[in-house]
Parts: sequence; C-alpha cells; structure tokens
Amino acid sequence: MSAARGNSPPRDEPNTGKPIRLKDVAAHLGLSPTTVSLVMNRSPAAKGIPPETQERVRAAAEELGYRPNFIARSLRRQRTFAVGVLLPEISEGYAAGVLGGIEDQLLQEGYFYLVAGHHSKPDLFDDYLQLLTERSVEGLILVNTPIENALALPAVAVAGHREIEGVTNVVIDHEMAARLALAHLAELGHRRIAFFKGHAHSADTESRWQAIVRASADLGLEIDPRLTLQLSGEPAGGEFSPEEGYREGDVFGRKLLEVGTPFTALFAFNDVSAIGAMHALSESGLRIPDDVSVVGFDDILSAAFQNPSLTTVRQPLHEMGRRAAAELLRKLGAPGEESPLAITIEPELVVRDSTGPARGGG
Amino acid sequence: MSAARGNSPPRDEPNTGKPIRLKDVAAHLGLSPTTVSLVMNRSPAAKGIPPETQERVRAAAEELGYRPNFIARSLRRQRTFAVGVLLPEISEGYAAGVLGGIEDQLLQEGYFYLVAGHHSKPDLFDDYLQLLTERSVEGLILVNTPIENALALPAVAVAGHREIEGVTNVVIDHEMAARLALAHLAELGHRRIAFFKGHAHSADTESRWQAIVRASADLGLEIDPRLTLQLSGEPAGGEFSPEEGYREGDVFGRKLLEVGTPFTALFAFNDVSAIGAMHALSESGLRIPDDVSVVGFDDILSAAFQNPSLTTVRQPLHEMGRRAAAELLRKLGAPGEESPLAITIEPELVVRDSTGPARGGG
DNA sequence: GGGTCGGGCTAAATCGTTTTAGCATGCTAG
DNA sequence: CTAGCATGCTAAAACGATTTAGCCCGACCC
Repeated sequence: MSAARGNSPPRDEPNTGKPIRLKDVAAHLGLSPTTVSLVMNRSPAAKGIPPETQERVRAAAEELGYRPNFIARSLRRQRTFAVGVLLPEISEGYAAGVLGGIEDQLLQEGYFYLVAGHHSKPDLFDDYLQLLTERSVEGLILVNTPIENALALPAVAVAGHREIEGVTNVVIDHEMAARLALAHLAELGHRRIAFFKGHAHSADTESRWQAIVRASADLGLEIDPRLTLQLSGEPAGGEFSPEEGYREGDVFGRKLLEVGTPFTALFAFNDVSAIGAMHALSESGLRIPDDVSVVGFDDILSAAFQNPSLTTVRQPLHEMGRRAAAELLRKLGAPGEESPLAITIEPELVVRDSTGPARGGG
Repeated sequence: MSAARGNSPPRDEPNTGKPIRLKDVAAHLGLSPTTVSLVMNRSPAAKGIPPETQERVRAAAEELGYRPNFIARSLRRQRTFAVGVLLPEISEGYAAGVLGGIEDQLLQEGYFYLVAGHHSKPDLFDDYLQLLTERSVEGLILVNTPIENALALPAVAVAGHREIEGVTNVVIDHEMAARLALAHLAELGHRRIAFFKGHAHSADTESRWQAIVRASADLGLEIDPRLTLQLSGEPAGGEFSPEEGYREGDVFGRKLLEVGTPFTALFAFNDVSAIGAMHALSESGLRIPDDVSVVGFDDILSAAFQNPSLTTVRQPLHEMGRRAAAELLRKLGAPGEESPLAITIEPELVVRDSTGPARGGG
C-alpha cells in the first residue's frame, strides 16, 4: 500500500465544496459530534475531556475550516443574538446618527440587528414589528417611533413619545441643554431673547420648554411672550423634511421681525429653523452675530457649514444610540431585573460664529 | 358531561404563554404537521388536499395566531432571506443615503439585511465578512468598501473601487454628469471654467475627469491647466470628514485666486469642496453667482442650505442603493446567469442660486 | 373478484446544532 | 471478588420547520 504514511487520506479539499459541519469534524477525528460540540463551546461539561483530546479537536476544526452554522445553533439554543431596530427612515439625519451608535455597541457585543424603516406609516410599523418578531429578534430599539401598546419583547426607545410599560426611554437632558444655551447667551450680555417653541405634537417640545422656563428664571432672564413663537408644521407622525423646516424658520424669522419688539438673540427649537431664521434676519439687513445672535439645537452637519457657522446645542446621537443598545443588552442579560424608565444623555454646547456679545447690552 | 358542546376544550389561551408551533396547529385539527405545512406554504404538493380542509387549516392557524418560526424554516430550506451590507460607517451621509435605498428595496422583496460598519479598517472588514457568512446571509452589498479577493457569495458594490470577478458595480454615469454640469455653465455663457479634481486614490476621480475632458471637447470648451487644481486630502481608506473637505475647499478656493488667471465659473469635485470654495471666494469680495458661478457634486443636505444655495449634480444615492439591492436579488434568483459588470445610474442637475450668467461673456 | 387508480392524507428523514442521560472500562477499596 | 467510582466518551432527543416517499381506502374497470 502506498498510502500508509499519513493518518488522513491523500485527497486535498481544504476549502472546496460545501461547508464543513460539526459532524464532519467528528468523523474526521473518529469522535462523536457531542464531544466536538462540547469542546468547541468550552462547555463546563467538557471538563471530563482530557486537554490532549481538546487540543486535537480544536486543531482539526481549524484545519478543516469548521464554522458553526449560526442558524442551527440559534434554533437549538433559542438565542439569535439579533435585535430589531424600528425607525422612520434611515436616510434621515437623526436616525442615521443614532443607528451608528446602536451599530457600534451591538457589534462590539457580538450582536447583529435588523432594521426596518416604517416611513411613519402606522400600518407598516405593525407589519414590521410582526416580521421582526417572526425572525426571533431578542429585543427592540425604537427610534423616533411612537407605539400604542406594550410590546412582547424587551425594548428601548430613543426619542420615545409616550411612556410605555416596560420600555426604557433614552432622552436628552433638556434642563442641561437649556442651561448651557442660555448661560452662554447671558454671559454674552443678552437679555432680550426670542424663542422658537417646537411643534405641538413633538415629544421634546414641552419638556424642553419647561427647562427653558426654569433655566431663564435661574439666570434672572425674563421671557417675553411676544418673542415666543411656536413652530406650526405638523410633522405627519414623524420628522418633517429639512426644506420644510428651513422654510418655516424663514417665515418665523420674518414674523419675529414683524412683532417689532426688539431682541438681541434667538434660541431656536432646532438647527433647521435656526438656519431659516438666519436667512430671514440677514435678508432684513441684520448682521449675525453683530445685531442678533442665534443658537440652534441638534448640531446637524450643515450647522458647521453655515455662514456664519451656527452655535448650537449638540445632541450626541451616536452616544444615544450606544446607550440605547447597551441598555437593551443589559435587559436581555438580566430578564428579571427592574430597568430604568429613562436614561438621560448630556448635551453639549458647540460655540461657533453665530453668537457674539449683545449689541446694546454689556 | 358539560363540555360536550364544542369541538375544542373550554380553556381560553388566545395569545398567552409560548408561541404556537406548527405541531400545535396540527394537533388542534387532528391532522399531521405535514398537511398543515403543505397548506400554509401553498405548496404545489397541496393540490391533493381538498379546499375545505385547506380552509380549516388556515382558519385554525389564524385563530391560534400561528406564526412560523423563521429560524427553523431557514435551517431546513437553507434560505435566510437576508443579505449582508458592509460599509465604512452608517452615520456618514453617503452610506446612509445608499442604505436607505437598499432598505426600501430589500424589505419590499421580503428580505432583511445585516449591516456591519468596518470604519475603514481592513481587518475589521474581514472579520465582519466572516461573521456575516456564518450567519448565512445569501449575498453581500458593499458600499464604499474596497475588497481584495473574490467573494464566496453573490455581491454588488456601490462606489466600488476595483473590479472584482463576479461583483457588479453600481456607478454613477460620469459622462452624463459632466455633460449636464458643463452644458448648464456653457449655456450661461461661461467659457473660462476652473476645476477641482478629486483625490488621487478615489475611484471616481479618474473616470469623472475623463468625462469632463470629453464633455468639454464636445461643447467646445477649453480646459486651462492653470485652472485645474487637484484636491490633496488623502482619505485614509474611506471618506474624509466634512470639516476637512470644507477647509480644503477653502484653501483651494484661495489658491485658485492666487493663480491670477481669470475665470467665471468653478466646477468642484464635490459639494463640500464647493462650499469651502464659496467661502474663500466671497471672502475675497467676489460675489456668487454674479462674479463666479459654482457647481458642486453630490447634493448633500447642506447644499440647499447654503447662501447662496448650491447648484450641484445630484447623485441619487437612494436610487443607487435600490438598484444595488435589486441587482443582488436578481443574482440570487438566477444563480447561473451572467450578470452585468456595471450598472450606471443617471445623475441629475439641481440648479439653484450659485450659478448665473457669465459676467464678461455675454 | 382482482387489479388499478387516485384522493386524502401521514411517517419519517432531514437541516446542523446542543444537551441530557448514561455506557463502558479500568482501577481502587474493602 | 465485587462494589464503587472516576474517566472518557457517546446515543439519542430535542429545536421547529420542510419534504420525500408512501399508506390506506374506496371506486372503477374488465
């Protein structure tokens, strides 16, 4: 016999053909699938298997290029290491930012995720919830997605609208946001500050406004109702388009001027309305920041590209996504435990060129 | 017996407890799992089952709230209806736009997808490729992701750098892009046009430049080498940051002025460099578009928010994502068939306020 | 009356793992 | 000499579907 030399047949199929199954490794070694499984998973039950055998198994697995089939494993263990993410639309800046953070955290922890964009249509929303559940995701992250009923799975919401039993909300610390922005303006000598309030149906509107009222009081600033305008655009269940917001800011900037009450600064509800207002103001011959300082909210990409660049309160979207994912994984790991109703994230003031010393004031 | 009336026991567990299995439905009906499976899947083999029984099965499934377990089904059928998406980073505008299109197309066709952001690190890239493969994705979409070797799965690349055996590239039609932009400028009377060329290692740079050269010739425009600047920033394997690009555009805008050769229009390589250049130009006292017209490329969100708003060649990112996904699904559906090496997408000229009639020209 | 046919199902194998329960074998202790 | 106990493994039953190969029974044909 010429093939008596090695302990494996002389055929050479390293990576070719079908993937290697656990059974193949076992057969290759003359062991049972059980043993191989035990070793590969470093199961506590493998303590009865001598180190030498374990080494043999691992070497064979490596040599044959064995990759466990995740589907089969999921079926047996009833774990998919996947979570579902529901959001209005990926290409929208807010959601993309948050999703980036979710992604980082999840992949780092060995999870994957399935995303469904419901385009703010409630029926699609239910459908996708159904589909994700069928795919056996272990938990859910809702970004800017209103829900009606309690969910069957552990869930975390970012920019959640309602409070739902068992769903943790990740929200920005509005108190801090208001304090940062107003303290900055106050320091620059501003006393007469105009405000854009958010849309009536946005979750953030009321809490942010309350925070502004409190912070103003703390800083000894008076809020003039004539300088407080409520943005009107009715976001159809979700976000409104940038163009819309921009135009609205433009309109409201003009309205502000029509009021006739003098002011030296504007704290807008978000960056798009701030940018619109900047247009309106500079078209009326006012110079920013010499005549009027403007502060936005969000720190969207274009905030830095404005002329002048926009001072704004940054929502750390990435961080919010990370925290949401981390919290969800914590819930998954500790099913019994109580989980917080809300997680607050600290905003950051980004000072750029749209704010400067008050004109008449200091 | 008091329970002799109905054909099902009087307990009422509609949704409570564990999910319903196929076996449960079968038991409930006194049929075999085989029959139920055949009916539920509308298998051709179910033609032997009388419509009446089929109706009974479907009614029971509905009543019990049966939802097939996707994992089990995937294992048996060796189909996951999932594809993997590799991209540098979600929060980057380009990738988010494309991903939005991918998402729309895939969900519409009943597929889900797993995303992995490799942050332009080649080792992470390989790891994720491995992980996605283990999860049995059926195909891959690479967004702005360079690969070295052929892939084991059907794949489509968006903004692919190299040509790889078996990978279809989705690319923008640079010929058309150049023609649109230059015809627009020519129509406005511009003859002396400055250009920013892309970075040396960007895949688009060369083909777009060639297209510009050809389109110029066709339109009877001369390209002045003194007015042709090559952007220098070396994007470390991926995209460079907006701030960087913006600053670079600023610098190159200034350089352009230093050259001293007169020009009435600038066609930049992308929007961020165009925006930077607009800054530099207006700081030097030139008015846009009265003195100089500027055309960008990409149509990023902030393009519309500039002052003046930027005329630009839009890359339909969403559409590119859609097409990529559609092509991948086609490949999956027709494994043998040859597939195109490239799919070209038509760009669109978005005329805004940064372009106007040439000053001296007439 | 026996063979054939087709209608209406079902048994059992399979997908690739994990996991529970236990089987040989040899050694030691009594 | 045998009970007891490690040691080193394995058989087989899950997980929840799909799918192949038939089975049983009654009707029809000659």
